[in-house]
Amino acid sequence: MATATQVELTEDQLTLIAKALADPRRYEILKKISAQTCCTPCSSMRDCFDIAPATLSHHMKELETAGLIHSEKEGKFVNYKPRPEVLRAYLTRLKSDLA
Amino acid sequence: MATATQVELTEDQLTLIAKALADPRRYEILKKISAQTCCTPCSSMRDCFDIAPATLSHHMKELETAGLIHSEKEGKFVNYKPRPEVLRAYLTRLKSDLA
DNA sequence: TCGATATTTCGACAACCATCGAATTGATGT
DNA sequence: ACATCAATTCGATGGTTGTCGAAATATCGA
Repeated sequence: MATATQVELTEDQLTLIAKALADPRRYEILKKISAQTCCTPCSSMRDCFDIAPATLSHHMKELETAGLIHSEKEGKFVNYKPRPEVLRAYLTRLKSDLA
Repeated sequence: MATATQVELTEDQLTLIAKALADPRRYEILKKISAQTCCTPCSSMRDCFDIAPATLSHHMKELETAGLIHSEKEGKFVNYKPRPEVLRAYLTRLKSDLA
């Protein structure tokens, strides 16, 4: 059975997530990763977003630090997966705090 | 019957809301306003948050510009009300974009 | 009108952040 | 070992933003 793990967010994480979502470019990146059913390679993002490698790397780190995505090295490449539990926890928290 | 008005968010509003939520102090302020069943006077916030008047005024403007609250002058005072439709629209949008 | 109080605006400052070029690290194939 | 390619780190730069003191604006009561 699918374990419906309830993720608990610290105050810091709450802020990190909000900040991660607050940059339009980062939002679009996360949107793309979330739309993918499987992993998203880093290089595929570079084609989409017309962005400098350094900038992309920076944004990916922010998203990962916030806990919104997970990265996995595959040889020379890096693949990204969304972490829906964390987003769900964020939505739940907003609803509970600000409903 | 309660009109379930569906609020549509522009890209700019989306960013404004995310930014508004990304500052911890502002988040706490909004939390307090949302918890209130009725209006929240500006002065009552000053007691709670140990904040300079100028800073508070700045944050309130940000929250209002984002559309998350509504302000009303009452003589010398200002009262604030949450705008749950806007928050709801934001949650809906996040869910639809990033689910 | 005058003084007190509530809130906003202005101006400044420091910290933060998005951006990118250049240099670096790390893996792959030859 | 070497060249190549993917991705990260470093360093710098310009723009944004949270903060607050001081001044301005607005309202009220005396």
